[in-house]
Amino acid sequence: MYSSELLKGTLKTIVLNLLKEKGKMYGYEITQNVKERTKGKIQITEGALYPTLHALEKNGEVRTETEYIGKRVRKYYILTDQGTAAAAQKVNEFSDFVETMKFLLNLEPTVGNA
Amino acid sequence: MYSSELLKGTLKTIVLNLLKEKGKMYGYEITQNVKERTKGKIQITEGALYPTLHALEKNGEVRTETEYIGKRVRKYYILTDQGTAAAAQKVNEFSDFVETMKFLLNLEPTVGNA
DNA sequence: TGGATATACATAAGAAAGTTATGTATATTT
DNA sequence: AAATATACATAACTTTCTTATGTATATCCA
Repeated sequence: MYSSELLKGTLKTIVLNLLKEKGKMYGYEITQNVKERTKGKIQITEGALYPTLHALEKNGEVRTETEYIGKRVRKYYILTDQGTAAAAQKVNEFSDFVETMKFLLNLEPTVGNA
Repeated sequence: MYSSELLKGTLKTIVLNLLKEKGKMYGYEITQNVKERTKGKIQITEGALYPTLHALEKNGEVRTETEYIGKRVRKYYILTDQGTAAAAQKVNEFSDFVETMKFLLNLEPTVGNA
């Protein structure tokens, strides 16, 4: 697990990108998927995720579809066109930020690095 | 300028690593150096930097040396041994986090996660 | 069969780590 | 001499998490 400070600001990026990849997902599924794919290194808490999803919906970046599994509700989130654009923008911004940080921290791969 | 959320959690990493590289630096110098080297993409505000420096000192990761330039004070920050270790640890954690994120966001051609 | 665990949603209180605003003082540039 | 730059510092506020709590259904397994 990373000192969770690092995660701040990347949650929307992660969520938007996952939705872009999977088409539609529900909240709990997102937490599990991220946990599995990162081998537990990144764990999205529900206290962080649900408010974020609601904010994305309010902002028009996702829309929802409700399904019932037996009596239990499941709320799927789907990217809008605006959300698709936001996903791409967020990922680009993250990549750019990482490049800048790597340069600043002298982490750029050096040729013939010792 | 990045949406500043991304920066959260990386400030200590940046500061410790700069000190490791330069030997000693004072606050204002850090803000200017980062601004120049990132071409303005990362701007450390004084409201964020000074409390961080004070916290690092309180935590024994840096010590200070005060100098006078004319009548104006200049407070240099120098890594302690503990701070040197912390710098390395922080950079490793950041690298690891970035690799995990790249994998999660499909930004890596191949996985290869050790 | 019932207790633990998992699935699935939601919100509220509190903490962390920034931004923005403000303050003080000296030094340099125009 | 006015504006800008250097150099420190702190306080109020905001954003974005964590932790805690709550509700309800479903499944595992001893």
